[in-house]
Amino acid sequence: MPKFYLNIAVDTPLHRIFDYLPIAHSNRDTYAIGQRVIVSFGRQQKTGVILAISSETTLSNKQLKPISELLDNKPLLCEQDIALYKWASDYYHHPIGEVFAQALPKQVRSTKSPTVTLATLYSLSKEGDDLHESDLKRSPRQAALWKQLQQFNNPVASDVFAELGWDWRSPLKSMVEKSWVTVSQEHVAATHQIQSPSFTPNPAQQTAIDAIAHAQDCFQTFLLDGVTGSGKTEVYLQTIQKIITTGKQVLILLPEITLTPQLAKRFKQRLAAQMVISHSGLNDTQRAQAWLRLKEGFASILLGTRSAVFTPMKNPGLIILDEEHDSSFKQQEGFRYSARDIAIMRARNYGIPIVLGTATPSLESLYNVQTQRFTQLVLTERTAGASQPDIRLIDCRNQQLNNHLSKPLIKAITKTLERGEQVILFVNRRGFAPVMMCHGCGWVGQCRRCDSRMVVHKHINLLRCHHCGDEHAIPTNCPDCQQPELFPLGLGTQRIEETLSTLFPHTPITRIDRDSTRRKDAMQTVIDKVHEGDAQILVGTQMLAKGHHFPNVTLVGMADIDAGLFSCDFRASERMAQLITQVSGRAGREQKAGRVLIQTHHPDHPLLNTLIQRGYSNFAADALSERQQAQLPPYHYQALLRVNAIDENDILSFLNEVMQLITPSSQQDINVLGPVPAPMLKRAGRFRYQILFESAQRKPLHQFLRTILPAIEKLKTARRIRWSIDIDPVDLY
DNA sequence: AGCACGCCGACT
DNA sequence: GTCGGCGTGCTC
Repeated sequence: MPKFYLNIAVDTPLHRIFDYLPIAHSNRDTYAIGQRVIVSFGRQQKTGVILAISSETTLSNKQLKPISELLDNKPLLCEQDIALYKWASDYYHHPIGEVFAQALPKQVRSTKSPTVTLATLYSLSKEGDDLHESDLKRSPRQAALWKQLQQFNNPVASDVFAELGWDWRSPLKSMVEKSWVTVSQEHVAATHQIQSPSFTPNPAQQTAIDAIAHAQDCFQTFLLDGVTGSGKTEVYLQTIQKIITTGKQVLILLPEITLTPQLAKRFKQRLAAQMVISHSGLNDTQRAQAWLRLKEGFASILLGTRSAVFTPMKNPGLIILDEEHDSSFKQQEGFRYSARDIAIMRARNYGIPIVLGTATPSLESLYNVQTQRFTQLVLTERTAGASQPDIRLIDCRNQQLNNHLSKPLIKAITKTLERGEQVILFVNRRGFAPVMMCHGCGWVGQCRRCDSRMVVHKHINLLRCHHCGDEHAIPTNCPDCQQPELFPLGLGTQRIEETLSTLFPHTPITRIDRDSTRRKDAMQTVIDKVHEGDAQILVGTQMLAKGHHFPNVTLVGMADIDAGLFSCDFRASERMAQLITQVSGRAGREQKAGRVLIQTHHPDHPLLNTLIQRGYSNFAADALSERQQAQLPPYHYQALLRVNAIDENDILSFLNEVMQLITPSSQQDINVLGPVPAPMLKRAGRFRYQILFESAQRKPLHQFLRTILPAIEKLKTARRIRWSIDIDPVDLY
C-alpha cells in the first residue's frame, strides 16, 4: 500500500505545517485538501486543516502520529479560500494555523458537520396586507408586529421582532391563526422577487453603476470617491441588485461602528435577497450561521465587519468595502491584517470586481489610482437637500484664550445654543490634559515603562499612560525640584468639558470618548440622548465623527488640530484631513447649513489651506506629490517587530544578531528604526521594545522578513522572544 | 501559546 | 522531607 502523509495547519502559534499519518487502514481518497481534522499535538488535542497530501516527509515514522479524527467527509474549504489564507499567512508573516483558526468562526472550528439551521419565515398574507392600522386598535402588540412586517416586501425571519423587546410569539400566533400572517420555511438560495422602490440615479451615480456592472466576472478595483451625501449607498444598492439578480453573491464590509441595526434594516428593505449580518456583537451561533449561509449559498448577501472578510462564498459576484480609509479594517493585535487588502486579494482570486467606497481616500489608494491599479469613480454632486457647510479657520495667534477656547468660537457656540441648535466640539485627546508639567523646573510626567508622557486625569487624580495603561496618583510636589507648582499642560476632552460647563452652566453637556463609552451600550445611550435633545453640547474625540448623523448639530468646533500639521508621522496629517472632511460632511444637513470652526495657530499652513479651499482630494494629491518630489516612497513599507528583552543591551545584541543574518547588500534596502521601548508590558521583569524595519519597496522588506523570521524562531527559545509584525502595504501583488 | 520537566528556596 | 516558583525545551 503506498504511503502518504497529511500536511496539516494546526492551530498553534508556530510558523510551521505539521505532518501526520492517516488513520490506520484508511484509504487515500477519503482525504482531501480543505478537510478539518483533530490531531494530538504535544499533549493537547487541536483542530487543523489538511493543506496538502504528500507522499514524502522529512521525519521518521517514529516521530509521526496519526490524526485522531477526520471531521469532514467533504472539504469544508475550497482550494481558492485555502490559497487566500495561505497568502495571508505568508504576507503578514503570521502562523498559518492561527490564520485558519481566525478564518473559521469558533463554532465551525470544532463542530463535526456544521449545518445551516433553516429559519421560519413570516410575511403578511393578502388579507394581512389589506388591513389598516385601525383594524388592530384593540391589540397593540399585533399592530406592532403588523407594522414590522409591512416594512418588508419579502418573508423575514423572526429576528426582526427582537427589537420590539417583548414576547412576540403569542400575538404572532393569533395573527397566523387569523391567516393574516403566512409562515414559510427558508429554503436554499431563495431569491425573493420584490419590487424595490426605484430611485433614479444621477448621471455620476449611473456612470459608476454601469462601470462596476460592466466589470462583472473580472477582477477590477474601483475607488468610489464621493463626499458625504453624494449617494454612495445608492450606487451600492443598485449595483448589488444587478449582481444578485444574476444569482451571484455580494460581500459587504463596513467599519465596526457603521454596522448598526438601522443600516442593516435599510439594506434588507431595499434588496431582494436573503441577507445575513456578521459582527462582533453577535454570539457564536449567529456568527457561525451567517458564515455557513454565505458559504452554502443560502444567503446572497453578507453584511459584516472586518472579520467577515474571510467568509467563503459559494457564488462570488462582488465585494464592497465602505469607508476604505477607516482604521478599524486593520486588526491591531495578534494576526495583524488589513481587511481591505485581504478583500482586494480575494476579489483578484475570485476574478470579481471590488468597490472601495470613501469620501476621504487613503493616500495609498490614491497612489494606486495614479498607477492605474485602481479605477476611480467620482461622485461630486450632493443629492437634493444636502447643503455644503461653511468651513472657517480661527487664527488663535496672540488671541486671548479661555482654557484653549477662543472668543469667536465661544461666541459661535452661544449663538447656536440660543437658536436651540446643537454643538459638537472635537478634541483629539481624551483625559484632562496630555502632560503634567512643573512650573519650577519644567519636569514632565513620563511613564516609567514606556517613553510616552502620562495623561492627566484630573477628576480621579491620576496620571495615566495611554500606551501601557500604567497609572499613579498625581504628585503634589515636583518629583525633581520639590516645588508644589505642577500644572496641566495642553487640552483633553475633560478639560474642554469642564471649561464649557463653567461657560454654559445651564446647558447639558455630554462627553464622548473611550473613557465615557467604555461600558457596553453606553454609546447608544448617548446617541439617543443627543437625538432627544438632552445634550446640547457634545465634546468628543474622533469616535464622534464616524457614522452618526445628528441633524440638529449646526456648529462643529475643532479645538486643536495643530498637532496633526507637524507630526513626524505623515499619516497624522492624513488623519487630520480625513477628520476635518468627515466632520464637515456631518455639520448641518438638509436645509440647515452647518458651520465648522477650526482653531489653529497656523492659519497659513499650506496643507490646511489646500484642504479648506480646494478640498480633500487636492490635499491628498498635494501630499502625495510632495512625497514623490522628496524622493520618498509614496507610502512606507514597514514591519514592526515587538520583542521582549531584559534590558537595552539585550535588545541591541538581539538586533545585531538579526542584522548579521542577512547579506550586507540587502541590508542597504532596509532602514532600521529603533529599538524603542514599546507600550504594553504584560509581565513584569521584562521590557518590550519595538523595532521598525522600513523599505522603499515591498519586495526587499518581505525578502528580509522571510530571512530573519525563521532564524528568530530558533533564537526564540534561548531569549524568550515574542514577536508580532505589522505590515503596511501598498502594492499587494 | 501551552505544557512538562527540572532545579532551587521556604515552609508544615 | 515536599510544595511550587519559573527558566528551558518541545510540539509532526
